[in-house]
Amino acid sequence: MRRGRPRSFDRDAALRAATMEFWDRGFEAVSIADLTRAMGVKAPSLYAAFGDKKTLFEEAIESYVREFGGFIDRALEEEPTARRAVARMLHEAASWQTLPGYPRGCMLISAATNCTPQSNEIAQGLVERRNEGIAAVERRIAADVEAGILPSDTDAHALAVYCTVVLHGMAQQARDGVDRATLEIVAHTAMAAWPAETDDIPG
Amino acid sequence: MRRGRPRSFDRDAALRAATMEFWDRGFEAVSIADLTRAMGVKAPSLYAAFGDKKTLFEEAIESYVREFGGFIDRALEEEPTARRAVARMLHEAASWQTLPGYPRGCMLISAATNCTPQSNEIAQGLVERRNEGIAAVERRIAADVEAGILPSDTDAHALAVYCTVVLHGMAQQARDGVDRATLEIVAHTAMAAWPAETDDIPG
DNA sequence: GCCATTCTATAGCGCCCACTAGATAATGTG
DNA sequence: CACATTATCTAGTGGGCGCTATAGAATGGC
Repeated sequence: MRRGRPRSFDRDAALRAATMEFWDRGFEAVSIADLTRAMGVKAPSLYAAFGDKKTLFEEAIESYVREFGGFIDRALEEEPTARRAVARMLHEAASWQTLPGYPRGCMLISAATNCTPQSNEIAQGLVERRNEGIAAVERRIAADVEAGILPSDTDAHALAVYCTVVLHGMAQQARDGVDRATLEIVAHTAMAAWPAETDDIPG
Repeated sequence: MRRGRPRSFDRDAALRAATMEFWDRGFEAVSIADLTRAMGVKAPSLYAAFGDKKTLFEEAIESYVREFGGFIDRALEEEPTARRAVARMLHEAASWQTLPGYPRGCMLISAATNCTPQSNEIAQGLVERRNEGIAAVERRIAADVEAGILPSDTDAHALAVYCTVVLHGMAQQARDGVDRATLEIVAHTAMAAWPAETDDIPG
């Protein structure tokens, strides 16, 4: 058995509380005092359990991605075509970005936007995660082009960037107060820009 | 003539320098020390000329909107239809958001994202400016619906939000490093989602 | 020349930040 | 029981923040 005095708080619950704070206001705007209050844990216990503020934030990001960000990968994996995957992704984003009782928008986008030099690596990490998201969509699109489902002259990169633009723009609008129903219409509207699939062309 | 010792720096140039700082990193992440360095002005002169940090930021926003944000209103005023206005707006955004030698993206979107309570009013002011942008696009769309240029079942609000989603998403992608050419394609792609204009329907 | 006025420079204010030293409490092990 | 180990608490640390008191420098008015 583990020796010494046992931890008196639920580490997972505390991490979830920290994630909500960071999601809501971002890395720099949330102070250690805010975190100890929200997590119900005094500073020394926080540092003992999670390291420093950056490490805690990174763990919060992991937790966020597991719980709220998995829908993108699931859509890309489970749907039969890139088009259906993106359509599902955008519609599910409308829900996730306006969940009642949770912060609006996407933590990967808004949690490290205004950065002092000391948190540049945090911001850089999120940029890489976002760009990896684009790359995943781009690979899915390229696969459909290869398979003849999408026209051979499709610009996979630009189309993937377009999808990401809509996704990130929706997150911004969710933060600004747009409701879920409107975002659903936006998601539907956005799909009208998707190129005609080869099967759609008669003859 | 104005009495007393004359100011030894160019107030407009100093304001432009401050605007660049705020545009690049946002309200909270730019310290007074950063500003005095960038503006070439010591703190007491800065406070004498611009009031406090919030007031300076607000003036920087005004300056930014005058110099870099006017293209939206111009497009909405000068183009004959909402469609052409939005198309022009998105294409010009691709340029403005990737200007060489200037920060990427849009200051109105990214300059007050991560906020401590003391800058909530700053963030709220930007939210209102952004929502006013949506409203302006929506009015232009509604006018075209009224005029029979757009289908009568057009959801003017949702379409305006879609346009804003694309605009803001482009700004985010510009910050993440997407180049102007790709954003131009994105802008063009996005317009494919625009509803068919009534004139386009034969018969 | 001399004063009132206005700007500039040095130096530092109080406050909050992320973080921690040191004492104490609660456990497993013998 | 005593002891090693680990967590917790109080009470800070040094440092950067926005901002400013005070003294000195540069102007116009007389």
